[in-house]
Amino acid sequence: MTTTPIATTASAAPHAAAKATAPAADLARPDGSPVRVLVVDDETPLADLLSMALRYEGWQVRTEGDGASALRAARESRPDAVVLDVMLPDMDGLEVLARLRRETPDVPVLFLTAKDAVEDRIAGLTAGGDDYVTKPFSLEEVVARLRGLLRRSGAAAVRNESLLTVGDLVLNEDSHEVSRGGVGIHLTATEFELLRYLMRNPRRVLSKAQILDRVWSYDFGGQANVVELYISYLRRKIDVGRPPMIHTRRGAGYLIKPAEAA
Amino acid sequence: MTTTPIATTASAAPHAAAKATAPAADLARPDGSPVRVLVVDDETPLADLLSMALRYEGWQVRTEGDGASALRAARESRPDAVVLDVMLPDMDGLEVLARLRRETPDVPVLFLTAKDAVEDRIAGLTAGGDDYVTKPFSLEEVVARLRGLLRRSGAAAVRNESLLTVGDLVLNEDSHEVSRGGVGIHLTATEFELLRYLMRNPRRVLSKAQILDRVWSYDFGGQANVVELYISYLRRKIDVGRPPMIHTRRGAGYLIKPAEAA
DNA sequence: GCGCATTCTCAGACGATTCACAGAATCGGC
DNA sequence: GCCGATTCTGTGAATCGTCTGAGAATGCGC
Repeated sequence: MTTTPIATTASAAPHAAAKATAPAADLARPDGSPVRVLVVDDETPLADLLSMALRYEGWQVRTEGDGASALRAARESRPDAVVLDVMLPDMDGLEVLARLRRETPDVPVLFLTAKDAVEDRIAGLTAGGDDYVTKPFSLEEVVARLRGLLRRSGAAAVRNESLLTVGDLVLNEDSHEVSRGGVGIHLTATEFELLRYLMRNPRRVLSKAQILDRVWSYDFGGQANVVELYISYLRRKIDVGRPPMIHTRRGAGYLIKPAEAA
Repeated sequence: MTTTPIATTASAAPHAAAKATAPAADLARPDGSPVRVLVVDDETPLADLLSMALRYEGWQVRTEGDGASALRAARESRPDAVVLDVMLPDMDGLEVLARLRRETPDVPVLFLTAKDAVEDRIAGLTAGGDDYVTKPFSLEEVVARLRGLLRRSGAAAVRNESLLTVGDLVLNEDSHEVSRGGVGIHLTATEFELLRYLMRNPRRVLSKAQILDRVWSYDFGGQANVVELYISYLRRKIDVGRPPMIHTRRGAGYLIKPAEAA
């Protein structure tokens, strides 16, 4: 089976192209062991994509393809969080949730759901501390949500605040507020995710392909230069008229760092 | 086809145009044994070129020419990293990836791909921390990427930060930044790779042929004096107005070393 | 259902980079 | 000190990568 249903333009960078990111692992269980995540999805390519991305966060991932196995797995391995597709072959996602709750009452769940199905069914989930993401999602988003869940559940040691800071630029993941030098900046959803990704990897060159893979949803099939475009947008809002923080590494990608004193 | 289940550390640095670099081996597995790399490519000359270069890094290399054998090899020898040509005779590169993932979920993969094929096929690959390089590539680039993957995967003991230092000259592989005496220096992509190669082999004479083989892509057909030209560029940016670090060994090549006190 | 916000494509402009060529400078041997 | 070989570097042209404006398409809130 193929791992990637994706079709995308990646960057056309001759020399440097992609460079992987930091193995974050800045979330860990209280005893220091890696966070355990259970991914439940019957679409193999998607499950693979997710598990790759989550492993890359330094988490321990186990995947299951249906509700029954998921429940068994949860019982056995006691995950710190669950990623659960609401559409499963054998049973309904909410059904799984209910049973899960009976087994492991405190584990936070991140639901994956089709966009139109959100309506009445998923509402109320967030009240219980759970969260959801609509397909097609971006990996940045899934990871961010999962981090949020883990942080709030207390399962993971809170090494990580929801504030990202690079120089005088501050991004609040909870409120989605961004400011530079104390002055608020309005960003669109995409701009926000792009900036978050950059700020989570300060002083590290991120290739256009990486950015695309991470910030855009997995089914994005467009031109790679959206990345250039959004970098351009961000610069207008963040760097305009002050020492720049977003830098281009020609042929390699982009990086963000505190503005130079000079 | 080409199946070289050999395993060797390079030791001797032969003559001329070959790669006679340092037997680096500064990356090793946690238990101290050499890093194991699986190269999967059906183009024999390319596979040979790669395996020579990687062996010379002190790594243990095994090469396979098709997907099926590659999977078998991966299962048997449990490599620490895989170099995978996306175009294979029997099966698609992504197919191989997916199966590989199921066998050995955590092994990082470096993809080799034609430049124009990058577009829609490679997407999603960098998401899991994997990386890719477009053909024609330079050996320096492949090795650097592979190092990056190994370093981040944790398979290799982290003896090696992404910082290269020679005297007061510092090169950061993550941010692609270079500075001498604390002052930032802007380098182009080619200059950067050349300097990286020099700095990885301090106090060692590197011939123009070696440099060409290593820093320029394998299909470069131009004049050999590009090397002189780029050395000249580097000197202007690095050595100008201070004790020189880049030295010419007439008739032999170039070397870099900390500036003399005198 | 209307209008504003957002996302994205396309294509031209611009600047940076790479490289060939050729003459100038330097070195080493005699 | 002279000569040939080697290395250095200025010039310029072609190419490549990035940036950005204009506007079409889509989505979202009211």
